[in-house]
Order: sequence, then C-alpha cells, then structure tokens
Amino acid sequence: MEKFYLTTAIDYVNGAPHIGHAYEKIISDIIVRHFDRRGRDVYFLTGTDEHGVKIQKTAAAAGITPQELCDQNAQKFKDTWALLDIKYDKFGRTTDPVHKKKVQEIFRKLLDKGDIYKHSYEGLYCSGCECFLAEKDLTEDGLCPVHNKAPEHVSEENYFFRLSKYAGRIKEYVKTAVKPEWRVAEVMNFMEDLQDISVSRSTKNVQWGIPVPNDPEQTIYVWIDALSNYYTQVSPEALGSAAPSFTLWPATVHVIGKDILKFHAVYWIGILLAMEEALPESIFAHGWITIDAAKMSKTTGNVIAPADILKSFNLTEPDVLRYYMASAAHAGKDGNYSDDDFKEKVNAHLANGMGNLLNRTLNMTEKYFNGKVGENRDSALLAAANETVSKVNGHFDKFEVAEAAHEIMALVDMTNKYVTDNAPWTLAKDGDMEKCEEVLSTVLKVMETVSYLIAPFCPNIAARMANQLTMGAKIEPVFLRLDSELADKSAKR
RNA sequence: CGCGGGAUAGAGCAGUCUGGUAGCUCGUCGGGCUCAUAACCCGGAGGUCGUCGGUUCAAAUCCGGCUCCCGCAACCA
Repeated sequence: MEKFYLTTAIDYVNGAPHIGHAYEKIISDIIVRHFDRRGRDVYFLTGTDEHGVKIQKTAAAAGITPQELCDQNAQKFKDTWALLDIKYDKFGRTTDPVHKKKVQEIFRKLLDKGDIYKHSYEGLYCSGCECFLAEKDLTEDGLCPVHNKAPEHVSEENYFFRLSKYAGRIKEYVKTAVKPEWRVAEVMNFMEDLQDISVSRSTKNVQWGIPVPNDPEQTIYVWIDALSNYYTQVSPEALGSAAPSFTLWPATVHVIGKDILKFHAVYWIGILLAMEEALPESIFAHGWITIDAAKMSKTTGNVIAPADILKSFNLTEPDVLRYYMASAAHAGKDGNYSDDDFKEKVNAHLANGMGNLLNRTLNMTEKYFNGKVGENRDSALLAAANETVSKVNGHFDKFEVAEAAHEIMALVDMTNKYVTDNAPWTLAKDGDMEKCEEVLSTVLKVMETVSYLIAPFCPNIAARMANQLTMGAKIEPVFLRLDSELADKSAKR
C-alpha cells in the first residue's frame, strides 16, 4: 500500500488555540481521513513549537517556568483537537527529549559537512524582535519601529547555514512541489538573491531553546529546531514501539499557512538537501480564516475559540463546524467565518439538503416497503454518483477540500431533484410499486455514496447515516437545524 | 515607483492562465408538491464583471494608466 504521511504546522504555544489554528487541523484531518478511505497507509503528525524568547518572557511574567507554560498550553491544543475529532497519530512537541537530541544531531552533521559555519555579524540588534535590523528599518529617532526602543549595537558570532549553496536545487523543487501552483511565483520571487541564514542565537539573548552541541554560548534558532520536527518526530527513535509498519519519511504533504510557505519551501528544503534526505512530495499553503472579513487579532478582540462556537450553538459534536470550516475557503484562499453564515450554510447543506433527503427517503421506504427494497436501480443517477466520487477524489489529490465538499452537495441537490421529479409518493398512490421501489432503491444507494464521501468531514453524522441505511437503526434526523438564537458575540471574547 | 493579494447581483465567492451567450452557495419574491428536518422542486427580480484607455470580429478574461481595500511589525495560522 502506498503511504500518505501528512504534517500540519506546529503551533506556537504562547497562547490558546483559535479557529485559525483549528482550520488547518480540520482540513488536514479531513484529507487524512479521505486518503485512509482510499486505502492509503496514513500517518498524521501535528504538534507544538515551544522554544524562543517569547515563551521565556510570557512564562516569566506569569511566574512559572517556560516548561510549565508549554505544558499548560500544549494541553489546550490537545484538548481542542480532541473536541474537534482531530485524529492525529502523533502530537510532537519541540521540547520532547528525542526531538532535542535529533536536532543536535542534524546541527552537528551539517556543521561537520561545512554547511553550517561560524560567522561574525555586526549590527543593530533588537532583543524584542530577536533579530538584527537594518538602518533603513529604524524610525527617524533610530528606534525599532516595532518595540519602539533603541536597538543595541552588537557584534555577535552566530552559526550560519549555507542556504545559498542549494538555491538552484530548491528552485527546481519549488516549481513542482508547492501547492496551489499559483503560489510558486511568490516563492520564486523570494529566492532572488538568496542569502545564507543565521541558525543560532547567543545564549545571552535566548536561553529557552536547544543548545548548539559543544558550544554553550549559542542556542539553535527556530529554523532547524521547529522545521525539523516533521523529520525527527517520525524517526524510529522517536516512535519506538508506536512506529507503523511502513516507512514515514519523506512526508507526502506539509500542510501550512500561507505566511510560513517561504520558510518551508526554501529553508526547510535547503536543510533537507544538506542532510541528504528525501524531500517531501508537496507543500500545501492554505489561506486565512478571517472574522467578518478582518484578520483575527487579540488587539481588536475578534479571536474566536472553536470550543466557544460549539458551546454557543449547543453542539455536542464538531461535525458541522468541521464541514463549515472546510468549505469556507477555496484551496489556498482566505475564507470568512461569521455566526450567521455558519448557521445558514450548515442548515441549508447538512440539514435541509443531505439530512432531509436521507430522512424522506428512509421514511418512504419504511412506509411503502417495510424498509426493504430490491436491487433494481436507475443507472443514470448511479452513474452520476460514481462520477461524483471521481471528482471528489480528483479534488483531494490537489488538496481542494472545499471543492470536494461542493461536489458532494451537488450530488445531494441532484438527488433531491430526482426524488421530486419521480415523486415516489405519487407512484405509491397510483399503485406503480415497481417503479416506486426502483426510485427509492436508487436514492438509498446514492445516499450510501454520500455517507461514504461526507464521512471525512462529518464522521459522526456519516456514521448515523450508514447505521440507518444498512444497520436498520431507527429512522431519525441525522442532524437537526441550528435554530437557537445566535449567541451574544461578546460572550466569545 | 518596497513586496504581495483583492475589487464580479443584497452577502460570501468561482470564472481570468487556455478571450466567444456571466455562474455557484445563501438571501429575497412568486408558484408547485405534500414523502420529509418550517423541508423539497420550479420560476422571477437583482450585475454597465472598480475606473480610463488599448489590442481584437469578439475582453470579466490579454496589454497599459489610475482609484480604492487588505496583508507584509506585534498578540497571530
């Protein structure tokens, strides 16, 4: 069987998860569940990024150790993923001992090879930014525009990664591996005049991190520490007895946000080339979820936690939120969240469309045929359903999750029309039981397909559909409309 | 000229690469149906595709100018 190893970006644990983090995990989970159903050997890695000066500061402000802060916040992410039925195989943390050890091994290997070298750097360093600033970036008063304070003039010796050496091979890779394709140009543009990158920080500035091997003065910076998790976390050493029977590396796809595409497509690929390791098959950059068309921001107070949405709509399972989020944006584009839109879409597609179609059909089957119909079916509609399966597969091959959802709903719409056009209730009244049976049997067959296709999006609803279709479970709505009053928006801030 | 994304019906979006009757989801108005979850089906209204100009038999789509919005610093995917 062919492997399908998916990774998500690892989230920085300096706060609690919101629906932006959730969006990425939901589409990733849906993609993995889809390929699982197509018979691939799937593996799903997610996790958290836990080092850096910001964690150090937040922890100090809270009067706890950085590790305590990481433990608390990593747990919040795990709890949220559990709530959303995100079925990852492993949750990796950059503070995991094995990860730290492997990162040091990678660092040492590149150092021995000469791809990491010491280089002294002189310039204006802002401790807030954790980086050097150019004169042109400063305010008129010579202050850091971000932190509004004077940067220090420092001469620091850091380790640099010879990224420029791999520029040609990275470009070749980017052309075919970056998805959606329209983002390729963006990355290529970024690669003009590619410089080597600094991969360590002075321990004076950053203590919370992985030490450079044999150099207590330096801490390994985020590029090698965080990016390499995709590799270190699935090493035999890290997996131990939990290792699957198939080889994981290289990843099939890295699912990431559009903002960190450059780091993955350029830095990470460069590091892998230096490591002489196989490269991931593709890197998929998704867009943002905005709130009422504005970027989520703690400052403007429009950050929404997934748990709050479920709570405000009295939802006990995440299915409809998963469906809504996954269909909110076309592949790679930004999408919008709003309470009103959520309620509308979910009611229209899942309750009125899909759920009601199943319900009306099952009721008629029960009423006219005591729940049992024959195998005589309308081949035209069945052919359409098969075509939908191909289309959905095709979309998933390109990580087009929303497009796949739209195809499934198009099949539902077509089938609702088929029911109305053939009016089995009229056929029953007129005594044309043979035709009536054929119509219902056809629709039930199509609903099996719908249940199969929607399962990655809505696992619980799909299971109820399947139970009523084949297991003789009691006929009842698989999902009831959301008609509760919209929750007070202030309640979710 | 810092870089990039965007401007298409009341809302949210596709279509732009590969010019050729403007489409989807939702809302709205009218009709139908009565199997079903106030559901489902049909039909209508609603758009000078941001703007000015160019290429073309033909431009939402290609080329150029302009206007406006949003990211690119922080909390943050």
